[in-house]
Amino acid sequence: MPEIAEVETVRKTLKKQILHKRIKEVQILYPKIIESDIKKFSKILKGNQFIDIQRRGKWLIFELENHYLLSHLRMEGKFFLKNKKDSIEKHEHILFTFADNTDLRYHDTRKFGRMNLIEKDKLETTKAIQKQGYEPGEKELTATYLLKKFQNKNVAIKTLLLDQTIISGLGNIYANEVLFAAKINPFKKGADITKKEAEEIIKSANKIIKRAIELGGTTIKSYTSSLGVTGRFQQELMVHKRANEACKICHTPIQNEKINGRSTYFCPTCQKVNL
DNA sequence: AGTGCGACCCGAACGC
DNA sequence: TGCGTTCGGGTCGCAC
Repeated sequence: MPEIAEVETVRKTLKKQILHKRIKEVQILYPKIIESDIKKFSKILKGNQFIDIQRRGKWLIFELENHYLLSHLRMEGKFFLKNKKDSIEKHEHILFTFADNTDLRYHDTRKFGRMNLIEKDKLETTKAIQKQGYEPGEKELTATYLLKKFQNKNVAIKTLLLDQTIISGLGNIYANEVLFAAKINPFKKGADITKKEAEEIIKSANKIIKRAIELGGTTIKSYTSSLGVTGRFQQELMVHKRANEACKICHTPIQNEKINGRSTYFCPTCQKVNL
């Protein structure tokens, strides 16, 4: 399940391997992945080359000569480097073949990921990119900024952390972990978050994302064959997927409840409701 | 406008 | 054992 840390690792890894190689062939095996004009997709990519790879939130931004290829991995999307002659596996949906007969293959078990090819000058006006909030680690992500976004919000803070227009890059796992680290009850309404709590959220998010990126960097060894993106960060999870297990701090059983349809894990003792 | 929820997918985990 | 059912994950778009 690639979250921002995994996306960043993919960006760095691919950047070392695919830049400036001429694309000679594009195969689209599952067209629904592509949101932009399907006919233009192959046409524009053929003969083109990737000249840089950037990232905004969980979006990968592949820079081409006159276009950007936006790619969102959602839950299960992965990129693999293979040889053109390797047989096509079950969940490989989009294949880019380079002039040297290597392939960049997009693999997605759940078929949830999306790609979007846009003209270069459209990047800033593309909704998905434009609406991203500040990321953990960016200096613009301040308590004042958060408080303003949380103002008058009668919604659980857990839900607000998942809102990419406020903080860009937190998924369900990290939202659970951030709230545990900040000792805030996930049901607490946005409007009731104090400045001190907002500061804790930022501090925790920065720390957790930084750590996850570090671990992501060391676990994804090979992008050529291995599917093993297990991520060592899993071992550091304090609450996520730990329902009924003892809290690592106070030994209270971790609770699992749904907030806005999303599985939410928290320690009822460490994250007491205090309004 | 703000909010909630179903749809999109399918492998894994669960229930019988 | 084998079947059917439920769940989860991020985002969009629709309904209220």
